[in-house]
Amino acid sequence: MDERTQRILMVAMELAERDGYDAVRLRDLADQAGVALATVYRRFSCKEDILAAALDLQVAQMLELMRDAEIPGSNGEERLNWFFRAATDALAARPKLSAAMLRTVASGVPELAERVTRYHGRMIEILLGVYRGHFQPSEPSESERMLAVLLQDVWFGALVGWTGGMHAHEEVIRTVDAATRLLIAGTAALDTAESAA
Amino acid sequence: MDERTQRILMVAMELAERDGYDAVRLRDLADQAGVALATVYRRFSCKEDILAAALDLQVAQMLELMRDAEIPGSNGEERLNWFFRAATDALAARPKLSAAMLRTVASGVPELAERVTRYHGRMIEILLGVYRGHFQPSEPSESERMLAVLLQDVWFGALVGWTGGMHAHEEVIRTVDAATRLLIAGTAALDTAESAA
DNA sequence: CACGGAAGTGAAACATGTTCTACTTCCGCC
DNA sequence: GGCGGAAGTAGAACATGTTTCACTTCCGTG
Repeated sequence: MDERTQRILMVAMELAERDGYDAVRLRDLADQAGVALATVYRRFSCKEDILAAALDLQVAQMLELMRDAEIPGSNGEERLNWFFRAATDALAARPKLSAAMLRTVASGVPELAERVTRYHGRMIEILLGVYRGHFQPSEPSESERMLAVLLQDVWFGALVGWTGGMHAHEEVIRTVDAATRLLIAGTAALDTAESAA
Repeated sequence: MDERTQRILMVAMELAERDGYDAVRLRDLADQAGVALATVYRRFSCKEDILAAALDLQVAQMLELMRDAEIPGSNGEERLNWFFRAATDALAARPKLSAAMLRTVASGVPELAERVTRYHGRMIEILLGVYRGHFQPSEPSESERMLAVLLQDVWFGALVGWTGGMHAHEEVIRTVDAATRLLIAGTAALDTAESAA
């Protein structure tokens, strides 16, 4: 990634972290990144594109982190609980940046589709890896993939409730943990029923 | 609700439905609603507040609809499947309006917290009613409430993926149906295990 | 009825995302 | 070393959300 692009992203994240989405004023951003406003627009299609790129970056880093991490927990459920707590705490440590990035994902701006899809794909990859306890490339089963997709949606929904002031970030963790427990139990129950049939 | 307020909301929904969030230009909105711009700002704190109010309205109407509806299905899972298909199709029929309202929910604007909370509460009420097959007031069990909360989050997450261009609206229905099946099975499995213990 | 305050109005002003223009700088290639 | 085009720049211009202002209209109350 381009040196200037990187500076732009870093400054955008600092501004968002300090004072939120509105504080990412593109003139300030350009100034502090030491580039012209037009240069920002050469790299990114719009303001939200910048935040989406920041999210992509964060998730890519998280994926790398998880690949190397020794994930505690003796089964998928414990590992997922650990992951969601760690990841949610990390987001809660920079609430305004998190809110800005989440808001961007939900903006529905067509130009962002590619980045959002990439972010989503990486999240699924992370969740699958955490659940299975390793990141070796091997096709996940249909139920594993569904588990990851559903957990990602629950997490996202709960996080939006948090950024929207509906509940504390602890509630996000409780919600996702409940989902993890129920979905895993449900998958087991249905798999058993199916193989018995 | 005030006559003017109602006109403002109606026009906002028409504009959003026709051309999306950006097309809800407040000057146009005020003109077409036959009020001054300042009047719009007397009723609503900002643009997103208007869309949030529209969502509130829609969900309140949906709740009334469901109270009166004869919901098909012989158990909670079938009724939820029916509901999610109907509701998702209804949203998909006005994709730009739906996208505008979802985006608003995720915007994290503090002024919207109250409306978002009300929207969320009503959604939970709807889901509980559909699941139980009636809307008689009686305290839901803890697992019923959790089921509703999780399904609401899954649905929301999947809808955001749809408005973001990540997948077709059929995929939303498939995802929520899978969640319904797994969560109900999981709840049953864990309840059984617990009462056996 | 007259009054006083709340609500409404039209218009201007301001902030910020986005686009455009004219000019400059940089870089790979002959 | 000189050329040509891509990238960068400063700054103006434009669109639209938001605020403000001075004025008017409306309505309930004494």
